[in-house]
Amino acid sequence: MANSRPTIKDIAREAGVSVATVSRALRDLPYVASDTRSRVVEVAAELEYEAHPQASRLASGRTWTIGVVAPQFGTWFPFRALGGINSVFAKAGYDVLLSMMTDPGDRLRFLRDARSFCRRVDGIVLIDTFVGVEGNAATFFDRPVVAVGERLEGASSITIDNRLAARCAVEHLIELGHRRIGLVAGPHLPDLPTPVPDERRRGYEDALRASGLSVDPALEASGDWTAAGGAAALSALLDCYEPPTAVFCMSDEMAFGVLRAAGRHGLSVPGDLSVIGFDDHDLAEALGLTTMRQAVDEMGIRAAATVMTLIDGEPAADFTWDVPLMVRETTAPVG
Amino acid sequence: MANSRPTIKDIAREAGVSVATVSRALRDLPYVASDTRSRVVEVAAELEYEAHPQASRLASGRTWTIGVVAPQFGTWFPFRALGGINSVFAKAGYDVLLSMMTDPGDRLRFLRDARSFCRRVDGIVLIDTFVGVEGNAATFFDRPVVAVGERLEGASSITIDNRLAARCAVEHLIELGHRRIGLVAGPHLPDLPTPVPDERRRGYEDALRASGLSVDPALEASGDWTAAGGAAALSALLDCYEPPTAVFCMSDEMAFGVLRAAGRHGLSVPGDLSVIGFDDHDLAEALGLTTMRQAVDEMGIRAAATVMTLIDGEPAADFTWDVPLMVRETTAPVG
DNA sequence: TCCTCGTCTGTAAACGTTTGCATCCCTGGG
DNA sequence: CCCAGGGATGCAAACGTTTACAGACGAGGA
Repeated sequence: MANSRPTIKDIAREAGVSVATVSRALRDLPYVASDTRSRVVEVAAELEYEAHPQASRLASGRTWTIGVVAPQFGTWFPFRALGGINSVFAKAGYDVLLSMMTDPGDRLRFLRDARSFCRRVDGIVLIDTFVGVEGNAATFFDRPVVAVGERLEGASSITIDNRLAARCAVEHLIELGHRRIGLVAGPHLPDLPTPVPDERRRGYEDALRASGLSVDPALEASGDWTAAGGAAALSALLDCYEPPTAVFCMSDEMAFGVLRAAGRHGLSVPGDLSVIGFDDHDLAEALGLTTMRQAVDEMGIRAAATVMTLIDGEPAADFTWDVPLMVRETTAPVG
Repeated sequence: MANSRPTIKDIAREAGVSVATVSRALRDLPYVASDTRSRVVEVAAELEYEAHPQASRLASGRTWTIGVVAPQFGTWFPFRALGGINSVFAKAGYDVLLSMMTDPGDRLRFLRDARSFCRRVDGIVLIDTFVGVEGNAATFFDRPVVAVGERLEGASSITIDNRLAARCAVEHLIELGHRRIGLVAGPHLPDLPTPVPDERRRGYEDALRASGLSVDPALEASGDWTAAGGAAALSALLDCYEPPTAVFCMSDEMAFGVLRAAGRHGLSVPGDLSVIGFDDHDLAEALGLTTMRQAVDEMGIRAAATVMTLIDGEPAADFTWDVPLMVRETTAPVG
């Protein structure tokens, strides 16, 4: 205990001023003479002083902490977003308090514990949680809230237009001359009320209808959001009386499974089958997968910046992110 | 401010006791009469009281927070570990404070900020950071430290035997009759002093030598730890005067690139080329990749449990995790 | 009867900041 | 020369807990 860290009192004594002046000087508040300030700063540096976080938080009411809620399932998207989010807050001097949801059912646990969680943060970032608060999110959590990948009343939302992006993907296939286009769909997970799969399905149908193509239920299979599911889905589609020449997958992971299954069925990609995914997964570029790019890290960065502006009292604003088509090597003109 | 959360004083007044008694009652300390305790608990529940975290932390000195340091690069391993770690701490009532390193150079920033980081946590978990503290980690950070995937003096380490696991992988290929076995190596990253690639290389060489095979530098190529790098590495190996019939990749991501490159070179896997990876990446099972399984989530769980025992004053202990061989569909007897 | 001991409870002093308020001093205008 | 005004500083009261210490009380032994 003898060599304990210096407190603000030590600085005050050493610099010959009061603790109030030290506090003001170190936080760049006005009404401090410039030579006093520099002396205090110097002494603080010399003694390697750093304010005790808990104490300043208790006194000021600010926690300088942001709560980030991320799902552990669906590993790729949230981790990427987390990286972007963290980089911003690290620079801005905020701590990041993490709350991960192990499975969709954890949403209930999170809602139950929400009050105590909020109590230790200045703001909240929700990543793809679909946590389903009723009413206004900002008043429910009693903190500024930003949601990434989902839309929430009372919160700023950083989203993409899933319907439009899906439509673009399918239009790419249509432009290549494909007429029978399969859909590898991600199902609704139990307890996870996300509109995303519905939106992407609508985009798929939009594209078909706009080109005068019919929507054939035989061309749709569920891929379970996993690569294994994607593989199974392709097998199902190939059993069709007239198999597709191209498939749109609602996620890259499912597309990877489709690519593998195609090889096992003796189909060459893109020669016999074109495949387009959705996400631009880490591995998509290296594996040559044509896909729709979700710039998740950028969205995370924007989310972090937004929650900080909300804390400063500015009004909420939504952002919709572009989803560019990344043409690579799994799509080609119909053979 | 009128409808602010109740404080311990409100509970005390309502229950007709002093704040000290409330504090003791709610924390299950001894010397509280059982009817007093139940009355306090009842009032607290009624008023939805929850202790102000900052205040109790200031008074007690315990932060009930664990700092987790994870690299943002190499996305798969740390995120998986994080999931395991978080699940344990969430149950135990600890907050998880996240510090991510954006690139290997960030290690220096982290070390510089380490003192203030430590100040807000009761213990630290390092995931694959190779942060390179000099001397004893526990005294450097002034907190209990557990390292996952790396060995650190003064810290508990949760690691695997990279050399042995690599040897097992290569022995699997040898048992299948392969004699020319390529190595797709991960390079040293600048500023990242990890012994892992060296250890895995040694394991590769161990296996060859133990079977009387020679170590041929022409059979080794760098895969850059990425799928794209893995693909390039295979191309290089195939330029060899006598190409390998099997390759061992130091990571699954590189192996995915190898699989793709094999297809482009007209080689069938495992018919013409056997491929074995390392990690058991999320996609490995679905893509049928034979690999060495790192049970990262389990390691994370163990790390979290260990840091809690260290906080309780028990001595440090290391754990070495088994790395089982997962035989799937990319390895077969030499053709 | 008196003393001791153990249980239960309350009082008040930390914990290390932030911040409202009072004070002092100096400058410039009348 | 006097006074107003504002910059610079200090004092002390929060902030909401935890905890050392002391006191009250009842039971049991000498």
